[in-house]
Amino acid sequence: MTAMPRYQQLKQQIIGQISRGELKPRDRVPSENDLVDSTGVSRMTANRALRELNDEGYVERVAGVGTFVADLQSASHVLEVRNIADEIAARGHRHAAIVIVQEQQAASAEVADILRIAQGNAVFHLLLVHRENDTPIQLEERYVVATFAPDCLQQDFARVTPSAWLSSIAPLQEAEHKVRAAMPSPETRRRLKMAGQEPCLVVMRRTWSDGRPVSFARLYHPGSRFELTGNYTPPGIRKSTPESAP
Amino acid sequence: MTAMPRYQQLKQQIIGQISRGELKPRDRVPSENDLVDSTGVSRMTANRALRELNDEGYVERVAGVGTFVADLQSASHVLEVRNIADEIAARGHRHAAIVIVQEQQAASAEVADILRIAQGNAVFHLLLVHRENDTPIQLEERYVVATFAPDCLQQDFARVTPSAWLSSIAPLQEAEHKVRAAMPSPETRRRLKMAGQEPCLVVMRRTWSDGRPVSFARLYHPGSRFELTGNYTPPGIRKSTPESAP
DNA sequence: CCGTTTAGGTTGTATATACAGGCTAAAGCA
DNA sequence: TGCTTTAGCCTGTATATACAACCTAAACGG
Repeated sequence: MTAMPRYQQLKQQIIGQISRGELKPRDRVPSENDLVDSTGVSRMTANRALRELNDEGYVERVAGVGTFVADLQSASHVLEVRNIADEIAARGHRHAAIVIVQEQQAASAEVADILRIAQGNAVFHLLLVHRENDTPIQLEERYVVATFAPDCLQQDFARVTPSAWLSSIAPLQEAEHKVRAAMPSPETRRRLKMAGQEPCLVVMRRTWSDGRPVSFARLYHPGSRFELTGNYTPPGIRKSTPESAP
Repeated sequence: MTAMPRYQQLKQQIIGQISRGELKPRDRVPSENDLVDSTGVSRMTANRALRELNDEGYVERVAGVGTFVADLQSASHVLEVRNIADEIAARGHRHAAIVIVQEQQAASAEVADILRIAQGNAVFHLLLVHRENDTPIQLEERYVVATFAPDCLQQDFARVTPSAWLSSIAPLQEAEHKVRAAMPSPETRRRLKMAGQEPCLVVMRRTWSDGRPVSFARLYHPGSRFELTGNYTPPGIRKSTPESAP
């Protein structure tokens, strides 16, 4: 633990204060010289910590003024992390989830690599189908680091989606996505009631908390029934109002 | 011009060498001490340049060994509006575009609706194939509002991509995206040299300037050769170290 | 000949120092 | 009072120096 370099320790300390709410958006963060005095590091070390936190979007720095906790980030990305239940509800439709698998496993080599844990460590494996008005719309295959969420097997994921449950446990700090098109396996095709040659849109999502991966999911969507949508607005511009797209 | 700090100049210099192919993936990048000798900066300044290039994924550094041009860069942020040529160049690969169609048309009902103009109004229709090291990677079908960019037919889109050209005309203010999986038409399949049952990842993008749609594009990618990736970070927090995902 | 040690290059971190430039608020002045 | 100046804090950059850790290849010894 002491192996972590000091600028990293500083970053973690400040991130922790933000995560725990001790520092709120727009709050002033200790200045470089404050950190020099309070922690004994040199100013260059404090500078690196704050500069990286700025690059990573945690704080905003203004020359001559100070460093402040960042607030409201704009960028609505296409791949915004959204709860499918909320999304369906927003369309005024009815959401239902059917749990197919909910069990503990030893992590396979692939899953261990993705979640950055040792092979064989305990993970929870979930498989569920989400329906929108009784039509299958998403097959969710998910792995959760067991130590992060020990009571996973007690949850009723037909009521609360894994995504919503995870964010209730700890603040979601990061999500990586990959999106690709692929032909589904016969089993996936069957579970999603897909037609013959229909392709799948596969979203792979890895979520992080406190700098460590906590969960990995593959989300399969029928190509004919699903679209990802999103808007992008460059920094410094207020959106005018894009509405319906093709 | 001299306003750019020296570590930035160093970064630009190295990025330029990568883009122009003078430095190829896995090539050795001048070490910190090399840069000290050749440019006269201090080692800490060289260190900052190389360290940031590493953070940004341009190079990989191995302690005790050296710094090398990164290969296999995972295609970055889907949704950030990026020029595919830059993205390919950033991977150290060679980009080429082949223009198939470049003509003026009367807007069809569908295109007129998307671009919010009257049916029959003039639009430019573009069709081109982008290649990464001679492998087709994207089929771009684009419609541009004629009044927005009257000299579209005079452009050489084999040299400057439509995306880059459009942003040079007026600042891009907004972009909407939709992503879906679909089976390509036989013609698209042929143009992208795709195998039998391979699906397509289709990105649809509508860009706005001054509150009006100016261009609409459908971007077809071979499912087996392309992945969209991106990171999402909730307000106030950002990436600590995501790397490779499945 | 082969295994071990060593020397040298490379990155990673940390510190002390210095100066430039931006911003704010207090001090000074009319 | 109201404007200007100034002092002081803050970030941004740049340099010189130092030590640790890592890796490779050459030198060495059996």
